[in-house]
Amino acid sequence: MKITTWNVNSLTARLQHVLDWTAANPVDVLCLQELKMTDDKFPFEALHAAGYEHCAMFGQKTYNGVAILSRQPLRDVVKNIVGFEDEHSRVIAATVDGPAGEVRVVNGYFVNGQEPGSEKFAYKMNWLRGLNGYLRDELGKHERLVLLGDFNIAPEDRDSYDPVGLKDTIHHTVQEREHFRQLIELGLADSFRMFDQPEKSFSWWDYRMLGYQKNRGLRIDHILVSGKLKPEVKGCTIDRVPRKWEKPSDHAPVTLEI
DNA sequence: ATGTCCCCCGCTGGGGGA
Repeated sequence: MKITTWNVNSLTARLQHVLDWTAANPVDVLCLQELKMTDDKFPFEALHAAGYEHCAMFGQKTYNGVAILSRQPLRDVVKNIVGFEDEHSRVIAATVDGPAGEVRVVNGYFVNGQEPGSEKFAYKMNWLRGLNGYLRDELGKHERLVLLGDFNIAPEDRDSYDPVGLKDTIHHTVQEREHFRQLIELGLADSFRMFDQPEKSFSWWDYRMLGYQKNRGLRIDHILVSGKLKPEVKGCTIDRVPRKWEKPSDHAPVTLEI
């Protein structure tokens, strides 16, 4: 069973890339972030035709927006962080059946946070606190759980192209990394780091300054798995191919195999 | 400071967010 996370930076702008990528990589579940569209604009028909007959989305105008696309039915869809008031559409969860049992999928577009000390950074910290409490509850209800998405956190120095120059800047702060660690402490494992990976493996590259060509990137898109799922994990890989396509998303898809 | 891309508003360019 394959589950992918991909921040598409507008599903309107990236629909053809999603269709092309899934045609070559027919994953079972595709979790998207930054749809930047309202629910009424969601391209259900094209995605159904691509094999994703079951789609749950949580959109909003212009910003944010998340969706779970699945070949198998989705159950118990929950939008947003339960217990945290949020005007943004950033989290959607659903349960899907897999060969070894059902999996709870929690798909998040984590707050960017702009810069430490800003109001947006304070919102990021509160949001992360809310998410942690929500995940604690979800893990109590679902022992086979995946938390994935655009975390907007580079958890360790090796997840950044310039950990010295970017020390204490957004994505790299001690506070953000502490929140990531607290998610791990809930019993989640960073599936990407369960395996040997090439050095300088990143999932996001700035559009500017030839970021991708120079591999000036960050690993900020993650797939965490619960303790129960951990022994089942067969792999976790970042696919850089679509980042080379014309008018790409700035993020690459990351895929978990269980 | 800037680069780039995407959205909106609403009009051919500016502003916000990342």
